[in-house]
Amino acid sequence: MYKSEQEYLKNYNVHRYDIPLLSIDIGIFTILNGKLHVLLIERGEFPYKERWALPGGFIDQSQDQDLHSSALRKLTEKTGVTTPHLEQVETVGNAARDPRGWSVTSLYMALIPYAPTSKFIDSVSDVRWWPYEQAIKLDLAFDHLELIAKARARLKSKTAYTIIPIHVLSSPFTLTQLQQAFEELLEKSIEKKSFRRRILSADVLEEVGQGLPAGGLGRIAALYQPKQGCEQHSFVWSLGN
Amino acid sequence: MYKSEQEYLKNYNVHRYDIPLLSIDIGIFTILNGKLHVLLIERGEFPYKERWALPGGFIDQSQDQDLHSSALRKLTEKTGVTTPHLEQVETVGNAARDPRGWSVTSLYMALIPYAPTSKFIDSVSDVRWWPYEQAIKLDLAFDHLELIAKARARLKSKTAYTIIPIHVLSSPFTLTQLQQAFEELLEKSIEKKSFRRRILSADVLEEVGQGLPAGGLGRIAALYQPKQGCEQHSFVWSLGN
DNA sequence: GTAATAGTGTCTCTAAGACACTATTAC
DNA sequence: GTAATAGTGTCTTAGAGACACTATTAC
Repeated sequence: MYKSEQEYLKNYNVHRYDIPLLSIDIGIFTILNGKLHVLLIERGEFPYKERWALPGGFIDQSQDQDLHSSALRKLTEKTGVTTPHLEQVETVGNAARDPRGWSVTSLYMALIPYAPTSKFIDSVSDVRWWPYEQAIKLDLAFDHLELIAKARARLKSKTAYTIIPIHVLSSPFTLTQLQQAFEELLEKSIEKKSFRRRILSADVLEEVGQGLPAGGLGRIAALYQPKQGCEQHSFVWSLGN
Repeated sequence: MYKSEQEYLKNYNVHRYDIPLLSIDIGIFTILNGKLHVLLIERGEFPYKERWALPGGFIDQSQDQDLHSSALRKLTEKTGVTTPHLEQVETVGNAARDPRGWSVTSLYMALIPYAPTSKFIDSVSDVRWWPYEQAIKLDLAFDHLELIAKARARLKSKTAYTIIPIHVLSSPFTLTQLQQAFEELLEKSIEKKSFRRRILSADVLEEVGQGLPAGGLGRIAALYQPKQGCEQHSFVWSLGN
């Protein structure tokens, strides 16, 4: 039909094909008062107007270089946070998940510390942090209940062999705070000595002084911040059986 | 603008938006003569006509229920295999990967035993198994070199804590054959006793008789097949540091 | 017998699990 | 002193790593 790639491309028109809708959704998690929270927005538009949903939307081909930057842009718009932990979880596509037709969404998971977002988010009317256990009881838009559960599952499984929970804390933090974050994300308690041995011998933290524990009572604790490159660390043993 | 969801959906037209192209690509792997092989097709159409590429293509909204079945359909069309190990690796999207414009592909990885495919594939002219090391030296279409490497990396990392290499063997097999598959996928040799202890105590195989080892020389070996549900098994320790 | 492959015995080493213990702070 | 929290000592246990050993087959 066409003689060359140039000729083919000149005559190519994407709208000739039946293309599924492609969106991005992000499960943004933090820990607040020791409990896992997830950021949801109240939809202002159809479909599922006025229902709670994961932040997300469509790719802007002129603004977004790639899928990851598109997810990062949406995250920053909602939280003001620019350097979070952000990873792709799974891409879900089927005929049933959107009333507008066959649709595909690329699900991302982000972890951010609560502190820097609180003022930013309070100033945006349709966005709020929900405790995870409450969030999954809301009647969420689309298949977002399923998506939120997939992101939660990824978070739990990576907690077992990485130091991912580090990203929900703001530096510096104590080992006890870090352990509590691990326990909340793992849904399991961890023996203190084992936890300290594991984290300290992984050499992923650096001590940056001392401070009173949260609550102001008890012995002064060592404060830590993540070392450069700690993100790459992967343990040989998984936690929690 | 619209009063109800019904009204909104009636007036909705997907072609009003700038939608990126969405495709599916599959890295299909097996082991042949002890070496990892990957299935490639020679493209018959623009763009990248006559270049080697991963099998893949567009979603058929009328045939495919969801992304996974779309990937399974393409895999079956090329190999004749209907029950492989098939998993999503990552979805890659950016402005540069396809000359037709912003495009997104959902990358899958499949593992199949060589045996049942050999005749089927020999009868299809544009498809062949390439040794992995040779495949990555071909001048592949699109960003398929990158995709193939991502699928390979997933394969390697899952070999360290699952029994995924089981899927490149046809049952029954000996423990030695299984160990060789693990070693090839891990790119590392494993100590025999450790390997046997690990696999046997995981209780994922059942013995189904005895047979001569491949080569016909040496002591008769126990033959095994995977137990139902073995797919779910996850080791607490990872292999290979 | 030899060559080849299957399979075992057993010691060492690493890191988790349990749990009692000591240390430091505010009051 | 007590309450509260930080941090340690040390024994046990699971499973990897090393490596020499025995067992079974064809010839």
